[in-house]
Amino acid sequence: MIQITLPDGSKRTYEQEIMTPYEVAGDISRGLQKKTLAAKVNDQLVDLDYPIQEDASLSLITFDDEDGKEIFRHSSSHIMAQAVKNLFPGTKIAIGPAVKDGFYYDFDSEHVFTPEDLEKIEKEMNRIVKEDYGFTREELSRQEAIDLFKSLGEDYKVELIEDLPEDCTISVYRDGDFVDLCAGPHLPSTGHVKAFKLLSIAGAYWRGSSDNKMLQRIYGTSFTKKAELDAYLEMLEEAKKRDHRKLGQELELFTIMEEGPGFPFFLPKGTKLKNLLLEYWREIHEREDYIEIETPIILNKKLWETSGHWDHYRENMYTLKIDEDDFAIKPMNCPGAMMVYKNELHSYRDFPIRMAEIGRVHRHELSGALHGLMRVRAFTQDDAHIFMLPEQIKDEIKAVVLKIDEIYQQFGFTYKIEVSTRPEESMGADEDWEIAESSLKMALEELGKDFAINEGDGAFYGPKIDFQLEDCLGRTWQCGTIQLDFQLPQRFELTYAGSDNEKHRPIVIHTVAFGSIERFIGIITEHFAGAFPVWLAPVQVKILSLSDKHHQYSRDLYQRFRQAGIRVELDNRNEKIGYKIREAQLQKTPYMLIIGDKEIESESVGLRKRGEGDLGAVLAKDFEAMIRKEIAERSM
RNA sequence: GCCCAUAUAGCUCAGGCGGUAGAGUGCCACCUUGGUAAGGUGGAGGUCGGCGGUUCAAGUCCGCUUAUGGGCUCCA
Repeated sequence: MIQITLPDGSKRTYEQEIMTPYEVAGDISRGLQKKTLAAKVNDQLVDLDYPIQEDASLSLITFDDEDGKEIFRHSSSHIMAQAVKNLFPGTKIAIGPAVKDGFYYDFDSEHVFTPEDLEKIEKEMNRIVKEDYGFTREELSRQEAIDLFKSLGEDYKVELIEDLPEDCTISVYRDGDFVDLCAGPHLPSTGHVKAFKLLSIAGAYWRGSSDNKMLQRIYGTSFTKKAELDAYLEMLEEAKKRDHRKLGQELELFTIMEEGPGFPFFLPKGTKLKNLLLEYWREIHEREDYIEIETPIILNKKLWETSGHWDHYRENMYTLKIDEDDFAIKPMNCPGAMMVYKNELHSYRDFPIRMAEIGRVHRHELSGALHGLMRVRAFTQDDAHIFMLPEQIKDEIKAVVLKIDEIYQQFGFTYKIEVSTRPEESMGADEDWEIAESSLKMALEELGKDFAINEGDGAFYGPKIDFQLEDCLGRTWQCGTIQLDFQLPQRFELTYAGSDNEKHRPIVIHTVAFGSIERFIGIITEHFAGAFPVWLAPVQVKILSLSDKHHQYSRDLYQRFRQAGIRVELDNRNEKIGYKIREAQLQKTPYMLIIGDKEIESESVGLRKRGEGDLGAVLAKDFEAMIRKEIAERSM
């Protein structure tokens, strides 16, 4: 007799000696049995035919669960690998996990896969799905597993097995004539994978290391229903329309030319946007008691040796010679800020000193890493360095976290926080790193902020808190960051006079809120799909006249709004009103003012609002008051 | 930097087997003076990313190169 406890706490008892999750599902309902993909027995993920031999808790996994999706996609990747091996004999398979929204498999093949191959592979996958092969699990000893994959010529699998921990159960899954090393669980059979699509081919290093061979990775996604797949593909298409590179061109924000790879040109409207962001930023930072400085773009190599950049960051720096001396274009603003600090003597009474800089930095990013405004080789950091006493660390960090939070909330962003710890290539004493890492974590904990730990991903001079924002496709980008630094104060021999009249070493944190203004513009462009809130819109109002008779009044209005500080454009072209509206609409202009006889007569404007359409006539003075209020409040 | 793909008018794209380029849109001119997402006619615009090669002849085939896209690696 077996007693099964379900997630809702209800219990079911069975006479049999052995029950499988599949049988239990069927006992609950036929529908559930059909939907169930795998199960969790006593919190362990298992196949549906897993033999339950004693009382246990059981939860049934469907595609609606994250685990279910992962199992489904993982099985999909097996089917893809099977299809590839059938079509391209001799192909070696590496790894094929489920990822967010899909799966991939890495292959080592003489044959170079083309987009046309994807269709062939899909066809073969369809055949495998139709055959409805069962996935069967088999547990092997280490030696058996190695022998098996050696005999199949699967060198990568052999390498994986050899690296598995001693006490690990080694299992393989078979479906049809295909066998793969796999912990499982899997779908009961290939027939479940009703809807899938192969999306792209990419290179990927074996084990993610650029020292290893580059394999061919095929990405795909799969769903239980065709309609879900179609909806997903549709969503991808929609996301592409929000891509900041596309919108940046359509809205004339910026452009990147062959003459400047990674060095964006900001067009008039993009420059306006950038300046508006900085205006907002300065307002916040002045309120928070920051002072602002500006340090040189080019500084002597000696400074970079002092800062450690010459040793730790050289490959990312652009260097040049001036007369006989070596110089470097700054990749970071911190050394400049250190020099400003050293320009005068400081007392503990001065602290904290919050020193900000809108600094343009240049970094040699790998050509393949460039991506619109998101990853460039020249960008503007909204940098700040805070000099303080050890006992001020936590409060300062908390204040900075709250400041960044305030700024992100202004844009309606949700974000993720990561704490990155000491990387391999780094400088400084272990105990400094420990103190630094724990102060960051404690500050976040005291604020009740959730965060993930990113082991070994810190900067070479200290650990950091990173704020991650998402783009239109859900890819995350680091924007804000708070980095503790015990190194630079030492290297630059920063001091202050303490209450004991002795010299002491200050603590420094580096922090940015936008991170890179360029990247931030990319993020907000995608976030708002180009429809910026009024306070940020490069053009807030467009005046559209109906005909010649209305030009003079339109011009008067234009002048009036301009003088009121409203960003307004006038369209007195010889075109029909529908045409002018369409164009302003495509430019995502927040407000259009239609001007005809009616409006002139009543000193009003024919108001048309983005997203809402025609709102009828409004007195010009009322509209002006309304939009001025909206701008002043930075309404979303 | 690595793998794959792509590169034709300001923009979006056509150009089976090689025979010195086409559409829509935008731009300019004229007609039209029109009330909430594209009025009509005409015109100007192209070293087909760059360099080299094959050929009587290259946008088209080959090699190299630059940039872009998707990834890997790396990072704001």
